[in-house]
Amino acid sequence: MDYNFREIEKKWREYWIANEVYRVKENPARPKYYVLDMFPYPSGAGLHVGHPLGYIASDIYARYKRLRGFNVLHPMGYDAYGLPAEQYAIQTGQHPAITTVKNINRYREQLDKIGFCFDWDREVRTCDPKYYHWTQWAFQKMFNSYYDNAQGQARPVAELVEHLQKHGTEGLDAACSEEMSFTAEEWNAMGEKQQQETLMNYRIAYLGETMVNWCPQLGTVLANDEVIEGVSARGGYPVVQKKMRQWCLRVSAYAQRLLDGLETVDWTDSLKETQRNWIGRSEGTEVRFRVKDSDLEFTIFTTRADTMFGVTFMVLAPESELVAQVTTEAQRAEVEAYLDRTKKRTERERIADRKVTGVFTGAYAINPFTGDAVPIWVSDYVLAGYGTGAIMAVPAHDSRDYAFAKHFGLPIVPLVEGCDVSEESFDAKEGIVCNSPREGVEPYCSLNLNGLSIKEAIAATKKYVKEHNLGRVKVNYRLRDAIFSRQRYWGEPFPVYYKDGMPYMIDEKKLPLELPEVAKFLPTESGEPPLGHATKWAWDVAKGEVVDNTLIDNTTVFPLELNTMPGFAGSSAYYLRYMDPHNDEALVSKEADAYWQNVDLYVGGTEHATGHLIYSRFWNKFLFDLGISVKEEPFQKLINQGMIQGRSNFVYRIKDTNTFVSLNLKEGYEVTPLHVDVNIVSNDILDIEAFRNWRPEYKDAEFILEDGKYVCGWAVEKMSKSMFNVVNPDVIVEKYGADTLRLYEMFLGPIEQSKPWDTNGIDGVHRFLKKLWALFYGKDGWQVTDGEPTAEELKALHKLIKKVTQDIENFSYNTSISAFMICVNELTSLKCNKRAILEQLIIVLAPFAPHVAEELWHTLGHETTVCDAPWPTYNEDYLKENTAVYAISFNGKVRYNLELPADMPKEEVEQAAIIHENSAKWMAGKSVKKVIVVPKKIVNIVIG
RNA sequence: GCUCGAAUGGUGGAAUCGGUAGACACGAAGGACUUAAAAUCCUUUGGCUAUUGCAGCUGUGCGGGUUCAAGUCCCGCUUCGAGUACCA
Repeated sequence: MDYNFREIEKKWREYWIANEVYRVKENPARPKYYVLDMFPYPSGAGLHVGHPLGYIASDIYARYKRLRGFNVLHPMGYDAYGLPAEQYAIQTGQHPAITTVKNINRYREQLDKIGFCFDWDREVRTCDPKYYHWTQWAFQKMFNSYYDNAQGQARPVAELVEHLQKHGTEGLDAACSEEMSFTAEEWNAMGEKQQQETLMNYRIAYLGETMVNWCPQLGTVLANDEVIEGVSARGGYPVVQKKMRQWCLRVSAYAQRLLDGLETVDWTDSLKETQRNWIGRSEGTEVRFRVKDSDLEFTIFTTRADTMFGVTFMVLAPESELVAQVTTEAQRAEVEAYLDRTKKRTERERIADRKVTGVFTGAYAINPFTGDAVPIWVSDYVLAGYGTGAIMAVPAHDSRDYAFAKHFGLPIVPLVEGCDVSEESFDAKEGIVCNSPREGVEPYCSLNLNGLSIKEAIAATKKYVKEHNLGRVKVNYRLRDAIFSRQRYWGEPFPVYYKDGMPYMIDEKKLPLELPEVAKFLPTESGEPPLGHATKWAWDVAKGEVVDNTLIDNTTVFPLELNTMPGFAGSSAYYLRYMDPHNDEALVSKEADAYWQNVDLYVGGTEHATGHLIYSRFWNKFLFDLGISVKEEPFQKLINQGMIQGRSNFVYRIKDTNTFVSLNLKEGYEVTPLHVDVNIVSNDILDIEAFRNWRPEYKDAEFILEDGKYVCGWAVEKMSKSMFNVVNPDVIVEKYGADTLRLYEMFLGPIEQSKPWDTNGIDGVHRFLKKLWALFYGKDGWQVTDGEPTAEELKALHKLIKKVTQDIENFSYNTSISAFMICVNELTSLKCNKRAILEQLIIVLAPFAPHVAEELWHTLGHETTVCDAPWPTYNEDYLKENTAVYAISFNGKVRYNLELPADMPKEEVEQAAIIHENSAKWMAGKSVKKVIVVPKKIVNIVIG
């Protein structure tokens, strides 16, 4: 009987469904384990072989954990809101909901063929009202919360209001958009609208007038992580800066906790580093500078407090309000011309063209450490959005200041002993400080940094600044608040209505607020978002329901918000929803959350490092503050699977002919390389017949062959339709089966590494499954016997169990598949067909190739699924049957391995250790004092 | 520019702590079975020299270093990839 994977795989897929093998319930008697994949956006193109890579990896781990006795939660769902469905709707008029459902069904069909152990009963879709109910709910909670810095957590806005009523801003330490200062009397005297506007300064979800990334082509704003090098991540359209009133999330309030949390999670260092860079903590000092001949003062931020004595000019950002205040009459025209010019330049132009530009304001600032009056300039190399929008320039020790000083002929004062600043600045934070203060100059202040290291000088200056009230020690973050509005249709509607220009939340009990129907998916004529087309999009407060726009009276019926939420809204807390997906009372019940806690293993791509993985952590921390989530970090361990690139094939057409020349014969011809569909190429050999049938224009193609074959060229490129290098998993499953696909994807290399998909080589793992099958079925059919296993057979098996157990724990699946191949080859040559061996082999294979394992498991006479078999433990004794590996150490330190027969007497082992080739030379001139063979077979040689 | 990571045969990739580099697989070459093909099995396969005998030299991007011993550790480069970009 041959290995008939088609029949086997179909049979067990149906069995798993019929018997609900992958349904999982909370069970306090068993330890939990939560394995999660980043849920996919169901695109119209369907899955290619790259997509399941991570799913297979996590599936293997989930199955392994289950075999080890864990109650494993392994769900799957869809990130169903998004731009492509909407763009498609604009082009075709097809409602995004219809496209989305169609795509989801296609995805599901493809996923089902690969044999995943997902509990589909827990599926979530972000566009389902039952799901986005809780996205809207969380948003309302954020609106009704502020961040208390003193307590280090989110608190209800009601507490803030109470504080303001009693004390005003006195004693308030809250995250805010701008520092405010007013008394309780002033607060109480404010009208409703003014109070609401004031509270906006503190809410975690707030409406803010901020500079946003506006993408005209997409007609929407984008978050920072959705913009890459000045163009939109989706579509690659230009993005410009624009001031707009938008919903924002006060992610910045959580910057320090997001940073600290990284210490507690088990992620790769590179991913943690990426997040640290994105959060961009920088510890520095704020120092006040007085403007000469004026009452004005302004504050700068610096991380190099040690360079106070080298300040030779000041620079303001063009957007800074100070520019207008300090500019002298004489310079006003010139400054305004400069501001005009910079305003016109987009960010992209500023990045592309890094010419040094700037203008003198005519004003001078007094350096509080030297008393020097230094000129104040304006330049676009200083950013308004970071720090205070003003800097002190130390050209000797900052390359940007240096370029500026050189360009405008400003003085450069070096402050580090022995540094050379004639060609470039000395930016390194090392060396001994000098010129602080300068020799021969009457000291202006009592601070003297000369002779200190830079580190000491920074500390000394900070201390001085604090003691003399010149400023304060300050921590800045690069992380900005997340812009949360999108001018789009296909997203979660905000549960918000407007009264007197201020937003109000609709009653929590009336959620979800469902997405309305619209006639068109484009912005309205007046430039409002697509929801502006909805005719039934007003909120009746009295009735608590959506009513026709015509009923708006602004007393009981109000207009609803026209923006929708961004993509990351729905994906920020989905892992919590999987714990309790059918709950209509809460995002997740206390019981379910207490049991499942958080995700133990999260598998997905690095592309979400600064988007989803930041937002999700923020969102979860917020829910943690509210007592909804029991764990502060949502994803304990994170594995980033690499991207699968395409491997394109080329044919070479001789110019102006319909003749194609094989790869190694193309020298001497003028050829055009053309992409050819990889599905009609095998091991880089072109299927000529298939090629002729591929395109009508190739029907009469001629070929110049080498050795009777047409050899194609190849290159690694992105997997895409236009390169004809897309490989569909369905095709692989049809030809080789799901188990082969699973094994092959893992065999390609380490999970975390990006690599091109190359179907060459898949025969190797398919052959392995056939060999495995042949252990059970010989020419005469089923051949498993009940004999006692031999030592050699046990050794082969236990070597495998040991290796696979260790490899799975390390996510080193490619090497465990090698181990399987070795084991099966050994058992084949031993002609082993003993149940005791084969049964255990199947169990360890089950996570990798579940279908064939299930088939053989049942044929061995088991009634229940292999998924619940006990994972075998390995016995070291079997492994030491014939040879023993002696670890040899010298003086208890250095070691190497020596393989010797296990029954070799102790004295001979000692002798062998001494005469081992590598060490013999070295020991020739030394006397060996003592050789000790210890029980664990470590030989220690002590040298005199 | 900065940060992080990588570089091993024709190819994908192995190699716990520094201890016989190239496991496993693909591809290739030769052979067995077969009318033939497919499938299956066997042998060889880093390079160079030798080969009806054994073996020898060389070899993990480049140049140094530490060590009895380096793919692995240290210093300096080169190339590639990822992230980030006037963040003071």
